[in-house]
Amino acid sequence: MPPPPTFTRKEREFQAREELILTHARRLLIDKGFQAWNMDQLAEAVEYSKGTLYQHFTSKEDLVLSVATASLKQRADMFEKAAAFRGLTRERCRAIGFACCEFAVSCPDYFHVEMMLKSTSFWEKASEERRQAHAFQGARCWRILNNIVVEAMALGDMPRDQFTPEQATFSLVSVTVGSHLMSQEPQLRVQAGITHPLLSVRRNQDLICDGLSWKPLLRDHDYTETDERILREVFPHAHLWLKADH
Amino acid sequence: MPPPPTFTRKEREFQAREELILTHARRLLIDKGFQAWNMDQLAEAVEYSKGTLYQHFTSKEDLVLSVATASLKQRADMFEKAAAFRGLTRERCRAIGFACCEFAVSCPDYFHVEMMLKSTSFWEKASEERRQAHAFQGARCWRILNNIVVEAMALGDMPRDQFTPEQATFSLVSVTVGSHLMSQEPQLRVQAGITHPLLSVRRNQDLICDGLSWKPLLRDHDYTETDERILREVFPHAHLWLKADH
DNA sequence: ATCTTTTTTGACTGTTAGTCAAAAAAATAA
DNA sequence: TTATTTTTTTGACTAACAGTCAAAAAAGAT
Repeated sequence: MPPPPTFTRKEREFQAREELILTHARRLLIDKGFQAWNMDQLAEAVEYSKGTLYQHFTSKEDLVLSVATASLKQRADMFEKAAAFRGLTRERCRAIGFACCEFAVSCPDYFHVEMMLKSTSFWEKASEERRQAHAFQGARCWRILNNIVVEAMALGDMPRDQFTPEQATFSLVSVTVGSHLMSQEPQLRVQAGITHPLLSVRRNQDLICDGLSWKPLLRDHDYTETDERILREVFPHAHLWLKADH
Repeated sequence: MPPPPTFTRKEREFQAREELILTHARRLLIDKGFQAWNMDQLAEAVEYSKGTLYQHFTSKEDLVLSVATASLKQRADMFEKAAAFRGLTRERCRAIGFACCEFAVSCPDYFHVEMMLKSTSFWEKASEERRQAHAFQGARCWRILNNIVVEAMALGDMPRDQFTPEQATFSLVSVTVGSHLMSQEPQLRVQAGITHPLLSVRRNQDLICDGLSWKPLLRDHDYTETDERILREVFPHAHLWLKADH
C-alpha cells in the first residue's frame, strides 16, 4: 500500500502556482534587473492579483531571494556532479571551476541578485524561512568544495602546514566571485583586454591553486585532456561557450 | 599681480555647500546604507531644502555615486603613495595590498556602494558627468597597479610568457575585490573561520602573486621587514587594525 | 438550495523620489 | 535709498510603487 500523499491537491496547486510566479519573476530579473518592474506587472504576467502574490511571499525582496535560492540550489547540484568526477583532487577542483562557469551561463540572474544580497536592508525584508533556505544551499556549495580541499591535504596533494583547508577554500571562493564580478565590469573588460570572461575566471582559479601548491601544478601538467574529459563526462550538455573558449 | 580667481565667491560657496551635502550623505551611507534614509532627511540634516539638493545632483543615485567617487579618489591617492615605495616590484605590489586594506577601513561606505554600482539601473539614474568622474578614478587605480606589473615583467621579476601584464593585474584586482566581499559575508566568515578579514585579503593577494611566479616567492623570502617598512614609511598613521593583524 | 469557510481581488494607504510655481534673496538700476 | 530685475531657494505637489485589507467570489459542507 502506498503511503498517503504528503500533500493535498490544494497544496500541490499552491506549490505549482509558486513555481509559476518564480518562473515569471526570474524572467523579469534577467531581462530588467530588480528595479525596472513592479509587483503589479508581475501579477498581470502570472494572471493573478497582487494580493495573491503576497500569499506566497512577504515582500518583493522575499520573492527575489527565493529566485536566487533556486539558482543557488542548481549551483550546488552542479558542484555535486562535478565533485564526483573521477581523477586527482586538483582535477576535481577544476571540474568545479567548470561548474561555476556553466552556472554563470545558465543562471545569468544570479550574480546580479547576489550583489543585492550584500545590502542589509534586502535581508531584513526577506522572511527568516527564505533566509535559511538560502544559507542552506550556500553551505552545500561550500562543503562540497571544502571536502575536496580536505581530501587534497589528506592525500598530500596540497601542503597542510601553511593553511587550513577552510582558508584554502575561502581563497578559491573569493577569487571565483571576484573574477566573475570584475569580468562583468565593462570598463575593466576593456582595460584588461578580456574577450572570454569565463576563461579569465578559470585562469584565476588556476593561479590560486598554483599559489596553494596544489599538485600537479599548471607548469608540471597538461590539463587539456582533463578539461575534455570534464566536458564530456560531467557537462555533456554544457552551453557552447565552454567549447568556444578553446 | 595674481591671476584672476577662477571661481567667483558664489561658485566657491556653491562648491562648499556641495561638500557639506556629500559629507552628510556619506555619514548616512555608512550608518544606514542606501535605502534607510531619504532626501528629506538629508535636506533637514544639511539645513537646506530638498529642491536645493537637486541643484547639485540629478538624483539620489547621482549623489551617492559622487560620494563613491570621492572615496575612489582617496583609494587612487593611497595607491599612488604605495606605488612610490622603494623596493622590489613585489614589495611595491605588497604596499598596494596594504593600501587596499587601509582604504577599506577608512572608507567603509565604499564597498557597499560598489555593489550597487553593478546594477544597471543605478548607473542610468546618475549623470554622465559623474559617471565619467568615477571611471577616471577607477582608471587611475588600474594604471598604478598595472605599471608595477609591467615593470616587474620588464625587470624579470615575473615571467612574461604566460600572461600579459593586464591579465596579471586583472587577477590581482579580482582576488582583492572578491576577498573583501567574501570576508564581509557573515556566513562565510564562520565557515572559513575568519577572524581577521583584512589579513585574509592580503593572504589571497600573496597566493595570486605566487601563482604568477612574482619573485621573490613567499617561500623564498621573509616579508616581515618589508611589511614593517611599508607601515612605517607609507602608512604611518594607519588605523590600528593593521598592527592588530600581526 | 443554503449556509460556512477559504481564497482571491483590486481599491486604498503610506512612503518617497523628483518637480515646479511661488516666495525670498541678491543684484542692478534709478 | 528705493524700485526693478534676476537669481536662488523653498516646500507643497505629483507620480510611482510596495504592501494591506475589507469585500466579493469560489469552494466546501450540510
